[in-house]
Amino acid sequence: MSRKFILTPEQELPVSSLTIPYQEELNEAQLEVVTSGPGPLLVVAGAGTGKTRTLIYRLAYLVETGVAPEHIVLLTFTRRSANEMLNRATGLLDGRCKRVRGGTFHAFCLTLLKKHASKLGYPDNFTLLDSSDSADVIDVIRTSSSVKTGGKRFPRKGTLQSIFSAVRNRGVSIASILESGYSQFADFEADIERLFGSYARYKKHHGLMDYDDLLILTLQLFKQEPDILKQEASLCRHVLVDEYQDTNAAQALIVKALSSVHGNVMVVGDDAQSIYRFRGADFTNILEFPTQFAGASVLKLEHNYRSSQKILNLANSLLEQATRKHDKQLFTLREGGELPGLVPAPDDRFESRFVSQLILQFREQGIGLHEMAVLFRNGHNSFDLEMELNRKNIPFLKYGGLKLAEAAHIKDVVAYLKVIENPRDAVAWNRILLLLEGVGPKTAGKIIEWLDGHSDGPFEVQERPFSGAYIESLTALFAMLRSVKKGNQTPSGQLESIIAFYGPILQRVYYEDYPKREQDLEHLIGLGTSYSNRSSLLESIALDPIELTAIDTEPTESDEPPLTLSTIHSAKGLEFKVVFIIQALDGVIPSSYSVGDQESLEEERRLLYVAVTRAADYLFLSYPMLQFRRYDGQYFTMPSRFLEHLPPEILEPCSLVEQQPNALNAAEKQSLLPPSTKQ
DNA sequence: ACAAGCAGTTTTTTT
DNA sequence: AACTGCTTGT
Repeated sequence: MSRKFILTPEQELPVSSLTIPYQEELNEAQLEVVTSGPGPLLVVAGAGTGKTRTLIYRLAYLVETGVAPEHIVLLTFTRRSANEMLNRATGLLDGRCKRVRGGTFHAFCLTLLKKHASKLGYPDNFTLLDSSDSADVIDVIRTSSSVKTGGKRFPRKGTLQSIFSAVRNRGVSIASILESGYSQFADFEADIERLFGSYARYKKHHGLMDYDDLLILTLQLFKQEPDILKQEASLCRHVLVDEYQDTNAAQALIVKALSSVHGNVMVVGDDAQSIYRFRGADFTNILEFPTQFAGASVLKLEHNYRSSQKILNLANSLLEQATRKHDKQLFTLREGGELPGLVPAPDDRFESRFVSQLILQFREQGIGLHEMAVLFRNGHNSFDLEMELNRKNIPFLKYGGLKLAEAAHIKDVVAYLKVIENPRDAVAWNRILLLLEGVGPKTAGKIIEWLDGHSDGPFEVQERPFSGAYIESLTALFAMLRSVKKGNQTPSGQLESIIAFYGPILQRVYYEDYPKREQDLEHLIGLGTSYSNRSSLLESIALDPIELTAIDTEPTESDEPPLTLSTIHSAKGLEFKVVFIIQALDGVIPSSYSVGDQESLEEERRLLYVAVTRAADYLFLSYPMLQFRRYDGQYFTMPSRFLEHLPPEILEPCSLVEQQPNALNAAEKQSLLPPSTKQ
């Protein structure tokens, strides 16, 4: 190691001259975090303890005490939360906070890789694969390399993608992943290994990166080019990481690398809220932080400001059942409050009516819709409720679940943009070629192979060594791509040209419901206007589909801030006065996929813990007692096993009673009874 | 030989 | 609603 000279801050400010009264606005533990000195620091912060608030004050404090904002890096879980934090810090201090570098690990790495792609043998215009794109790549490779299945079931493309991703995120062998989660495919280990290699080569050859590459190639870049590491790490005088319990092995190494020059790293997290194990997150990162970063201090935030004691009691009881005990008990000074309720409903429809009716009642009492949320395990768990909310004209915004960016028609349009950006992007080519009439997988493959030899200007080449019904549409496609590439259009303009070409295809392929999809495409054009060039639009679509997630079912008529509907995963870090957790069924939470594996089951428990701790004042867990299944009709359900054996003084059993119709006035009837007769 | 259409099965969570 | 496997049609 070379000698280190430690520079004193550029401007020394006495704490008394700071503009924010930190002592008044923070509790003792929070203040200690905010004003802590240099070096590594782990903050273990339970749910609702003001973790975000503390981070924001820390940011402001650093800026205020003279750290250049562009030398601070704030790594968060979503870009949404980074923006929100920077905005709040700006409100607290001033515009300087806006210059803090912030975002997700993936976005941060992408910026870095765009600068240095050539060092890794990648072209500057490489394009990104989301997980379904990468599954498509794997599918193409699998078919072309003709794996002999020997009659047995070979893993599907999506399964292969998960296996590959797990291998790379956790830094373990294929054999051990197969052993731990996919033992039925153990026979194919050699084949899978071979595909894994082909997949990596294919991506490099075609200028493609998947999500995992963003992290792993960044690490590779650092390893291969120590000067770049030094240069980048020098610019990271303070590294702040939120939700550290949900980082994976690669991300932990990136944190280590970025802080390797200055050593100022502060990570915040809660091992009890780790819910991304399926994605390779490893909460031992948080437990081992003090070992990984020598001389780290550890501070705890345990005072909960969010929830009533009764809600915390339920949260604490959930954790008490956990096999791995957590050494924290949340406490609050807030007294009173209502017991969380467990509400069995006869069926889905009753559950929806119950939730929507209570939402209206709370609104009557003066609680705004935006202070309430309905949470659920799976994106589709809210379908019935969504219909009911529409019927009752309750505006809502849904997070999580199906994203617009994942819808087939959006992916189609984006694929045109991708081939214009990166003509070697074979998956995108494959997608748009298959849309031509008369072109199937084989022909698409041939055309792509031909294109490969003309990668300099595939839209220019005049020869067309193909014949067939598709030749005309292929020519038209090339002409369109050529004109968009040449034309000096804005991203929105490019989208419009593409959509003009795609319109007839859309109507042919989705003849049943194309009007709805056309609306989505209009929406996409609108989104394009906020980007200055094609490549940033593409990056945003791949990395930050948040803006696209809000699928407004109906244009909201009122200006009332809407109710939140969210998967539990997407509700991380948020809080609401009133929370409903619907479909609290065994098989849903915990998911039936998790029951075979103790670790997964524990993660499901933490998931419920996260959901419960979103609530400040009122909490209801409901479930339908009877459900329909496609083939075996109605069947009886079981409530979540995590809620069993909880005493009534922790979780109060409630019941739904149908009021006699004649006791109601007309308006109430309207709100209680579904307009149509029951099935 | 390949594309297209149909029927039956299967849907977690996300950067 | 999308994916797989099968059958039919060009």
